[in-house]
Amino acid sequence: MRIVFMGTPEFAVPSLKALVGAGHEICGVFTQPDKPKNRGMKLQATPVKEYAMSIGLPVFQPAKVRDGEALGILQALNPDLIAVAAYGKILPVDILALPRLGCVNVHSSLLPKYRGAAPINWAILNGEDETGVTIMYMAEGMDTGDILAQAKTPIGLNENAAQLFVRLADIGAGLLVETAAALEAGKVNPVPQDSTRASYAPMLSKEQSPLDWTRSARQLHDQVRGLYPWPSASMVLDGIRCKVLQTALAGESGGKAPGTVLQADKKGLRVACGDGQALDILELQPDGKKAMASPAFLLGHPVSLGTILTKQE
RNA sequence: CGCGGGGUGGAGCAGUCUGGUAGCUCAUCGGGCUCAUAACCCGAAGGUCGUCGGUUCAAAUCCGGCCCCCGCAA
Repeated sequence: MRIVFMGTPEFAVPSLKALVGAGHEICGVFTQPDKPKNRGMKLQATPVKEYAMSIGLPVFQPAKVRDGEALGILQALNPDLIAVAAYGKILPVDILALPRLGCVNVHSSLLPKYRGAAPINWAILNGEDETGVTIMYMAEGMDTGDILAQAKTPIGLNENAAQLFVRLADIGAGLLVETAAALEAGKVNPVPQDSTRASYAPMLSKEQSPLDWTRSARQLHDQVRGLYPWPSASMVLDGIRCKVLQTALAGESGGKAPGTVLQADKKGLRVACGDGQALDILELQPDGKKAMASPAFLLGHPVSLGTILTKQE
């Protein structure tokens, strides 16, 4: 059938690929306008745009979707379905009402939990051991539409947000294709969300980065995993600000004060946390440097045992 | 021209300001100690100091061009 796809970041690409692979006619791809990003402020195309262009799909990048222009384009394209995955814009009602089979969204959480911008990260930050993907009809509210399909997946104890992103993007892509087929066949069973059980996953911020050693080892570990790769957890070692990229739970801390460096040698870097447990810091990245294993960092920046680390900034 | 850090044996760093023998910690290899060891001791190998050019008796170091990596901001 004729589908308009809307999406922006890497997460959305597998969904678009899957729809193409399933033989649907993608009559248009909407994505955010190119924006100046990165060092040098160079204009950068979105991952969805890059993929869409590479296989010759028509790409649209309206700055606004509420001024009628986008509506006009969509009327001309006349899709049966609009499929959205992390597009980054709120669609107005007139667009939602346009396609014959409606507008569906791929959302990377088990709705109604974790509505909003960063559901994958927040699931890890909160120490969840399970999350998933939801395909739902789009409604006016943020991620409030009726649920069409859901798939669960366990979160590994050492899985970070980037790894979970990849898995959920693939799961979401598969589920989207199944749901599209069900819609086409008229075999869907929309279930309203129980809004009383809703929770929100707001955009991440750099302010969440600094590690506070009075928190539990598990909370710190979740912080490191959940904020990876951006904005990343951070700490200051030997006066140098570092991103903390990978950690592991390390058992008892021997009653040392939170933040105490228990080990800092070629075997690793271990720090006492607030709950009597310790955390191993496996990989970090100093400002201006590439990511490195912590023993490598210590060779050039020795840290004495017993040093007390504190929450920085 | 958004702001800034950096490229020195395999790894992480010092040395650059104040040009003049290539340094530290670790890894590697050989030997020793030991019941044994990832521990310890002794020794060795390994670097055209990102690249091109300039200044100089002499450049990792000073000057200029270029390439590459990264942080911030967006």
